[in-house]
Amino acid sequence: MSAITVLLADDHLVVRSGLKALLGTQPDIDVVAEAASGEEALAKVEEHSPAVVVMDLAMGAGMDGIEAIRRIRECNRRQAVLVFTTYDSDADIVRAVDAGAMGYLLKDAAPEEIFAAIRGAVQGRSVMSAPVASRLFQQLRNPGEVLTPREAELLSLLTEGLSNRELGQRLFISEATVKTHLAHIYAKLGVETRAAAIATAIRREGMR
Amino acid sequence: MSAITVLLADDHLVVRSGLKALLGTQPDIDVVAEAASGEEALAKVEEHSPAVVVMDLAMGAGMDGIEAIRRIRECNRRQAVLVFTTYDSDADIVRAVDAGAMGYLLKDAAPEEIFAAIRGAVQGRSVMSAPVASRLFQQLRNPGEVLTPREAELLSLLTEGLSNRELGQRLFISEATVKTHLAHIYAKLGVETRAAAIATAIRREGMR
DNA sequence: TCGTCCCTCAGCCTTTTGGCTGATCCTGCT
DNA sequence: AGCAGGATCAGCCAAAAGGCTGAGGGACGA
Repeated sequence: MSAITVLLADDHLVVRSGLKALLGTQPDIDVVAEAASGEEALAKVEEHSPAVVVMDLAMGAGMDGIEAIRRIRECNRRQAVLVFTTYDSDADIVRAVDAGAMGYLLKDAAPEEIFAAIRGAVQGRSVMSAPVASRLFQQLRNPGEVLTPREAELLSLLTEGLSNRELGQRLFISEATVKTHLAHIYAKLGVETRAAAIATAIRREGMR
Repeated sequence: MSAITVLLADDHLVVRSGLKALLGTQPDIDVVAEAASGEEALAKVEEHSPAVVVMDLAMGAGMDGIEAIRRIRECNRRQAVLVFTTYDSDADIVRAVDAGAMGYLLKDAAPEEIFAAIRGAVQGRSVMSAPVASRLFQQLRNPGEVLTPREAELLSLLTEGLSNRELGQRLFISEATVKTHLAHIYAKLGVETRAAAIATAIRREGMR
């Protein structure tokens, strides 16, 4: 049987180099190309048509990983895309899966986990790191914890550092209403203070 | 002349592996040990006494990179510590330099830059990535608005959503002292509330 | 040695925030 | 029509945060 061809897409040379070294130990896995940006990844996919694309989500300037996944999936269904990134942010996971990612690995994953994910991907199996899987299940179990549009609006302004009074003025509602919304937001985010809510929001939604 | 001995400290196996592969191409640089945590780094420094320690700041659980740098510098002045991390946050830079780091590299640095930093470090020269250097210079131009190391530490924890009490417990200081630091931080950042401080910090520093 | 800066802490007071309960209005769905 | 859920508001209370003043100890350089 022939080796599994792999494209590495990560803007950090060190990470690509490390992955290549790790994957090089496996006779059935072949790194055939590398890319340092989303654009480059698309071009390399065209050129080499690898079986698996291992992709970082955060790729410096230009197209981000999610968009790259979407484009790859759009024009060619043969590639299985594995996300390989540092953070297990809820929003990223959902967006990546939605864009068509076959698996989601964290950068501190064990080598065996990475190998298994690549082999699984070509067979159509979906593999993800334990923390990622648990977050996904948690989201599926609690569909009720989605912010309403108004709450999301509030949260967005909250991340700008506004006080309750300012929030009320900005949204033309009373401070009491602001507090009600905030209480709901805190409950849904699983936090108790506005500081934690801001931290959570910015980190997990990429709000900025 | 004998090769420069290097210890790699990073919680991501992939990154260690990549660095090792890169540094392996240089005959005058020898990776003699690796560590996946701050604690392990300290032990390996004792054991191998490397000339240079290349250290990530974010190391999952346990001791963080800054603390590890401080400990290494405390008990042994022979090691030059190079920070090798993903983000160029002002607070981290200040804290790392304060803790005794010889250089500050970003993970997307070119290989030559990394080699040069390691070679410079053993000669007592300080090397840092261009974005890092520019941030430092900017800070030097505005001396009044630079956070002290302690303030930067507090701000960093603040962005995790901790309360004053939690901040005090985490830093082993009283709540009163926390409030004093916060007041100074607010003044320097030009904000009036902790919410705004968090928002400013995360947006301006790329903290996460 | 003196001044300066950083880190530490205290007390007092006001404002803000958060928890709780309960209520009205509207919209969309059954 | 009835029901659910979202958005709006009030009042009350406790906890947290913020503004202010003052103060001691340690490090470091002039």
